[in-house]
Amino acid sequence: MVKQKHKADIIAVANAAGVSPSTVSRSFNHPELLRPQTRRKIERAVQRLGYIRNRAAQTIHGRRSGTVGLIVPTIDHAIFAEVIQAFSESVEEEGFTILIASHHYDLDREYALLRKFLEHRVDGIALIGLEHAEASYQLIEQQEIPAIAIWNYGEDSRISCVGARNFAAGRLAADHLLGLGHDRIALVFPGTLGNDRARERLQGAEDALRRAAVAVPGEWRLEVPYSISQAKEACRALLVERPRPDALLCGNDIIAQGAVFAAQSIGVTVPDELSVIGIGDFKGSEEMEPGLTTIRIPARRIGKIAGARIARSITER
Amino acid sequence: MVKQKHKADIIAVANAAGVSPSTVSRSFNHPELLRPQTRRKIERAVQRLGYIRNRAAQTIHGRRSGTVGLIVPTIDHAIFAEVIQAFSESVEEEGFTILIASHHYDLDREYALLRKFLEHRVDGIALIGLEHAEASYQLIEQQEIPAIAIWNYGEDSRISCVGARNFAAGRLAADHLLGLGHDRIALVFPGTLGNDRARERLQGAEDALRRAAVAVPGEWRLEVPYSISQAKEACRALLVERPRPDALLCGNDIIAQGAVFAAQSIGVTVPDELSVIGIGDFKGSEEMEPGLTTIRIPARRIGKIAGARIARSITER
DNA sequence: AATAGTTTTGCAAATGTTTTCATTTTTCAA
DNA sequence: TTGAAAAATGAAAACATTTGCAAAACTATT
Repeated sequence: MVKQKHKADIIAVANAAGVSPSTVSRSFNHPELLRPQTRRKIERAVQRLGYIRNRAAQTIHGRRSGTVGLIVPTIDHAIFAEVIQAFSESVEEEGFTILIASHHYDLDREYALLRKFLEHRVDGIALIGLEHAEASYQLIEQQEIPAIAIWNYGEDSRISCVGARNFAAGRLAADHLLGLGHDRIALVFPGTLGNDRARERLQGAEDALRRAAVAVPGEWRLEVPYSISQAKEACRALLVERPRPDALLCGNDIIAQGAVFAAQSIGVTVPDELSVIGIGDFKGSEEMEPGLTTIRIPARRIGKIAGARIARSITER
Repeated sequence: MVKQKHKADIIAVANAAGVSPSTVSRSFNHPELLRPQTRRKIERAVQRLGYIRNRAAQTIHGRRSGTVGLIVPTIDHAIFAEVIQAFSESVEEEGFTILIASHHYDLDREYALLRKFLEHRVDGIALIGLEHAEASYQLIEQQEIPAIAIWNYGEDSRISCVGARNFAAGRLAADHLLGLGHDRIALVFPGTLGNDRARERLQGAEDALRRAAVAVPGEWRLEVPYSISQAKEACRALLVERPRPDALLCGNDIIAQGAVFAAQSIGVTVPDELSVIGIGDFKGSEEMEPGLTTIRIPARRIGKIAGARIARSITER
C-alpha cells in the first residue's frame, strides 16, 4: 500500500495487474467469473495501490447507491436516539449506509432535506411520523422511491409506516389515571405543530377525559418543549399553585421525568401525593426512583422493523 | 411536475428548454453566466420534468460529494446523541450532508466503516476519540482526507482533535471527592477496551487517588456498561455490602445516574450518606433530584466546533 | 492434432454530469 | 449599419465505472 500520486482508479489497477479494466470491475462484481489466478493478481494490485472503489461511478450506472436517507426532527432526545440506533443497525446489516439529517420540527426544511437526499440518489427514505408537507409526499410518489414512516401508525397512511397508535397511547394514559380515581388532571405536552405524534397523544387523552366528563382547566394545560429542565420548571410553577392537580399526564417521558423531579424538589411525594404518567418509555424511565409509570412504546423494535422493511423494499423492487 | 418515464436527466431538461446540456449545467453551477431569460426557460423545464440533479455524476467529476462521514461507537447514549446533533447541525450549515454509522466499540469494524465511507467519497471523516486501529490512521493519512477526532483531546494526536482532557477530568473528579474528605472511594467505570475516553478518565482518577495515598480495594472497582439499569444493579449490590464506600466515582453520567437511583432505592441518602460524582454531563444531570455532581464536558460546544473545523478544512484545501 | 465446446477476457459503448475552448449572439459606439 | 468587444451558448472531451458482445484462450473429445 504505497502512497500513490493521487489516482488509483480501476485503470491503474488494471495496468498494474496486467489485465483490462473490465476484468478488474468484474473481480468486484462477479468474482466467480474470473479464474482464481487472475483474481489474485488483481487483489495484489489493489493492495499495492491502495485502491478504493468509487461508488459514485457505480451509482451513475443505475446501480444502487447503497444509501438510505433518514430524516428526523432531532437526534438528541434519548427517545429518537434509540430508534435511530436500531434503525441504522438493521439497515447496515443489509449493507446500506445511512444519510441522516434533522429538521427541528420544520416540515419545509424536511422537504428541502428530502430533495437533497434525492440528489444523492439514496435508495430509500425514512421519515418520522405521518405529518409531512404535501410537496414531500408528492415528491416521494413521483420519484417512486421506497419510503417508510417511523414512529406513528396510521390506517390510511400514504406511505408504508411502522410505529404506535399514538391516539390510543394517549387514551391509555388518561384511562390509567382515571382508573386510579384521579379527576384533577393536568396535561403537560409539547407543542403540536409539525408533531403529529404529540398531537395524537393529546387528542387521545382529551378524548378519554371527555368521555369520563373530567374537565381540564386552561391553566392546567402546559405546553413545554422536550427538555427535562424546562418541563421541571413549568411543573414546579404549576404545583406550587392552589388548587393543584393530583395527577400529571405528560406527552412523553422526558417531560414526565422533569415533572417527577419538580415534585421531588418541592417535597411533593410521588406517587402518594401526585401521580405522574409519561408516554414513550425511553431507556431509563423504569430505573428512576420512583420508577416512572409510562405507556411503553418499543422504540428499538420499531426502528429495527422499519430498517428491515425499507431494506427489503429496496432490494426487492 | 409530471410523472416522467423514468429519466429526466440534464439532457431531457435541455431539450425541453431548447438549450444545450452545458447551459443547463451552468444554470445550476454558475447561474450568473446566463441571461435571465434563458435561466427562466430552464427553470420551467426543470419544474415541468421534476428533474433532480445527480450528485453522483458531479462527484465523478472531481467535484466534492458534499458529504461528511461520522463514525461513532453508538448513537443511543444521551451523551453521544448530543455531540452528534451539534456536529451535524454545524456541518449542515456549510451545506454538507452527513453519513453516519456506529461500530459498538469495535475498532476493526470502525476501520471497515471508514473504508465504506471512502468508497462513497466522503469529503471528510469524523471519529470519536483518539484510539483507532493503526490501519485506520494509515488509511486516513494515505488518502489525505480531512479528518477530525471528537471528544478526547491529546497533545500528540495524529489527527486534528477537539474535545476534553479526559485524564484531567478523571483527576478532577477524584480531587473533588478527596477535597470533601472521602477516603473510602469506589470506582464505577465502563470497560476500557476500545474506549480511550473511559480509560483516561480512570487513569486520571487513579493517579489522583495514588497521590493522596487512598487505596481502592479490588471489590470496589466495578466495571459496568453504559446503562442506567445495569449500573443501578451493580451499585446496589455494592452498597448493601459492609463495609461500604462513602463515595462513588463514576465513569460517566449515565452510570452516575444509575448509582444515585441505586442509593435511593435502598434508602441511602445522597449526598449525606454517600457522595456520587459523574463525568460527562449529559443533558439532564443537573435537573435530577438530588442534582448530580459532575465534571462538565460541553458536548454541544465540542460537536459544534468539530463540525465547523472539518467543514473549513474541506472547503479550504 | 484438429475440432467443438467452454470458460475467460477485452473492446467499446453507455451512464449523467462538468468544463475548456470555440463559436455564435448581443451590445454599443462610431 | 457596421465592426469591435463583450457576453452567452454549444460541442466535445473528460470523469470512473459497468456490461453486452465478440474474441481469445483453454479443455475435452475424437
